[in-house]
Amino acid sequence: MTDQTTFKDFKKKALKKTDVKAAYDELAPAYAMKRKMIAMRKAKGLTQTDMAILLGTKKSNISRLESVISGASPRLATVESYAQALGFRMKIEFEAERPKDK
Amino acid sequence: MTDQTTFKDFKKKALKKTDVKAAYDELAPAYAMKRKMIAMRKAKGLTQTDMAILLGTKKSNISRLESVISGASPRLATVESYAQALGFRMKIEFEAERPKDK
DNA sequence: AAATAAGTTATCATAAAAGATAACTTTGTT
DNA sequence: AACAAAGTTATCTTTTATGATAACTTATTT
Repeated sequence: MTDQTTFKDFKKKALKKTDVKAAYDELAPAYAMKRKMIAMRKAKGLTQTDMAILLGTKKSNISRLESVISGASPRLATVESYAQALGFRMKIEFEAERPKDK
Repeated sequence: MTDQTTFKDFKKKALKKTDVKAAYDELAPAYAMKRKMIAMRKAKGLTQTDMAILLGTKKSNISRLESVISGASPRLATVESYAQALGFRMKIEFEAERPKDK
C-alpha cells in the first residue's frame, strides 16, 4: 500500500498549498505580517514553546497566531506583545492605494 | 450655582486630560495609529457617520474605534477595513527596539 | 528506527471587541 | 439663542480572539 500512502500525502500537501495561496492573495497584509513575525522569532533562535513561555501562554496559541491559513484577525495588542517579547516595536503605516489600473 | 457647575466642568476636563496622558505614554503605538486614522478620515472630508455607513456599522462604534482613551485594542481586520474604506492600505512594520539607554 | 522536540489542529471555556440603540455633550450654523 | 450636525458615552447583545488541554503530525537528534 505504499502507493496509496504517497498519493494521500501528495493530495494533502497540494491542498495545503492551495489554501496558502488563496490566503496569500486575499489577506496579503496579514500574511506579510505573520511571515515577519515568524522570521523575527526564528532570528532569535526561539521556538513556539519559548514564545509561549515569554508571553505567558501555550504553544498551540502561538501556532494559531502565526498560522497564515487561519482566517482569524488578531488584536493589535497581541501582535504588539509578541513583537515586544522579541525586542521589536510594532509600527502601523497607511499608504494610499494605487488607483486600480485596468 | 454657577460656581459648582464651573468646578464640575473643570474637574471633568482635568480628569479627561490625565487619562489621555496616561494612555499616551502607555499605548503610544496604538495612539499614533488612531491619530492617523482620524487624520485620514478628515482629509477625505468624512464624518464618523459617513464612515459608519461605509463600513456598515454605527457612528458610536466609529467613535469608540477612534477613541484614544478606550484601552481597547482593535482587531487588525477592523483597522484594515477602516483604512481600505478611505482608499488606504494598512502596513505593519517591526523595528528593532533601541536598547533602553540608562 | 526510536526517541524527543517542534509544530499543528480540534475543542471547549473565557475574555474582549464589535454591533445596536439611546441619551448625552460639544461644535457649528442660521 | 435656538437649532442642527458631529461626536461621545453607557449599556446590552453578539461575535470573535485568546487561553487551556489533549491528540496528532512533522522534523531532529541520538
